[in-house]
Amino acid sequence: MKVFNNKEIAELLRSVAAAYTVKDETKFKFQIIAYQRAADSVEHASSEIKDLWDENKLKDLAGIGPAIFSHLDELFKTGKVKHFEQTFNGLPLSMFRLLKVPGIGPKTAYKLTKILKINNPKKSVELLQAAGKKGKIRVIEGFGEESEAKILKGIEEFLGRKERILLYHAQEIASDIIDYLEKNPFVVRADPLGSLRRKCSTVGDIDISVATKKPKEVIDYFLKYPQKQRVLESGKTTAAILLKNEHHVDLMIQPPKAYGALLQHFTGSKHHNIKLREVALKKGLSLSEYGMRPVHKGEDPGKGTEKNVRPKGKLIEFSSEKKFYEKLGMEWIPPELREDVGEIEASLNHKLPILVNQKDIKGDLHIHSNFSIETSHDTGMSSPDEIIQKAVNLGYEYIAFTEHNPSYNNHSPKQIIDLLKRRKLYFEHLKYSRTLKLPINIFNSLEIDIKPNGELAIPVDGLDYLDFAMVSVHSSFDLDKVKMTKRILSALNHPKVKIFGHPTGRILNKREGYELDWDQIFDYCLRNGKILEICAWPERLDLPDFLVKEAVKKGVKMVISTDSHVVEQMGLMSFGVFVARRGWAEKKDIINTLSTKEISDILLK
DNA sequence: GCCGTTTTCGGCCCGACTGTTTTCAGTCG
Repeated sequence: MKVFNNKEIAELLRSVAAAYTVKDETKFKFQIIAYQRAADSVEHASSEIKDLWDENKLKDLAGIGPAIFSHLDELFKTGKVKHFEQTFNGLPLSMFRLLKVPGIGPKTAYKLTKILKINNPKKSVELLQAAGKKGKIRVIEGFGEESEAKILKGIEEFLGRKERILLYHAQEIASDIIDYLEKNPFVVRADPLGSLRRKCSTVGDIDISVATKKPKEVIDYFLKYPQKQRVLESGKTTAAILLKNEHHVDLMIQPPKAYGALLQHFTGSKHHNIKLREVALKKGLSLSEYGMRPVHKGEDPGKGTEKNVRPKGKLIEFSSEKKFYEKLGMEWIPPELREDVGEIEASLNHKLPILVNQKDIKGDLHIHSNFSIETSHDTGMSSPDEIIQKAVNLGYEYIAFTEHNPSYNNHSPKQIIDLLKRRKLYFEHLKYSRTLKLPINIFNSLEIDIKPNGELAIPVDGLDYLDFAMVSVHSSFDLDKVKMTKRILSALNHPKVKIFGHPTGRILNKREGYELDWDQIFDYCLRNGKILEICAWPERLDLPDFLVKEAVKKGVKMVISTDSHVVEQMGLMSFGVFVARRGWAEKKDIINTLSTKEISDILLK
């Protein structure tokens, strides 16, 4: 029987919500919201829903109540859900794929598939596109030329589905736009917000906010941005453009005296804002990007007021986010935490973590120099001396050199040992000659491949010529969870092996990464003092934030390192710090915040 | 259909923009 992953289950639940939306909007109003929330919850879950179900923990997941639980139970037992099939009954299956097209929602999808007789679910988007090109959409009642054009644009965007932007790249794009905006005399302040400010590893749209007393002038100016391809929308306080590189930029504007609420609103996340508004409502306050208004429960909203027409008091404005949160009896929450994963409760109870900071970092333990060790994969480009100088400039106390192991297919065990001996002598010499003059300590480490069977890619005796070793996977990524977990644990088993490098093997936008039994890995690391790497390389950012959070919860220690192959890349440490912060890591959770002596006690014992 | 430091019943976030309508529905974040 088919095994459903979280994405597929979320999609199924969203289809049910869409079906309810089409069938009877008022009767199903709250079921729709419940199914959408359940879908969100499933999509954001840190473990596979199927595993939670196996372990009898599915009922604990937020948004899953008795009804949806029993439907999912049926899904896992039989592969289908009777109630869902009844719900879909009478609706064209072709409509559901159309929902992925931006601008098309349930009602539009239903109407279009029905009237245009689109009956092939797998080709529905293409069929709709063909119909639109022949002008068949504009003649449908409720549609016109412009909506037809908008749908065609949406389809183009869907079919050419651009991948999410790496945080590193998104920051560059945003900073160019902010530089441009700040040249306008009416712009008091401009900030990157949204997932960019929350430092998500990848970013969908670029969100920018501006404080100004002249919104119209600023929007006009924004719409003339030289890298603009076309204007997507333009209003009194918001605007959106598409850049020539196909990226989407949203702008939101407020006067300086109300800018705090705007920052808060536009930073999100959506889930954080929803939870925050629920909390606020219980305190009698209604939140928006303009500020807060008192609302009084129990007052008759008057007849004929279906929704959100409760009488509200005078608007309270906030110049800063800090004041905004304080009004709710909360501490200011670092943007990296704003995902509705417990930060609102922690803030209310004044128990927010004191997150690790860039300035806490005292060294980099994953650097590839150009020292030749006849390795099979990418060697560094910078010399050990250049690297040492850069580390001193960064204010580090220590670094570790971690070239890849010598290729094991092209060398005999003895040859590998000889290379390691020679390398040890070289670094011993470097340690004594350089560190006498420079305030820095050097560790002689190595990044060793873990072979598919769990053996190290150097003879075990070779470990004697290292201060400590880090291990990582660079081949056979397709082993199943059980085999891969065994492989890793076997490699970590050597006393000299201290660090597990880029633990999931993911490459953002390119490779998913392999699956591991994280409970086992965490337990093993905790019991044996092994360290998990948070690789700051912008395409890796691995461990991912949600696993960092699990590790923190369990007390497993981590190290943030850059995996640099050129000295410039040593400056990318901040991207690893962002991941650590998103995972709620404090200074105590990250070993390279320790002094040389303290970290030596961990790594050299 | 879910959920509970005001509730096991009675609530459920908030507002922007667009296109098409002539007062609003649909979609988005």
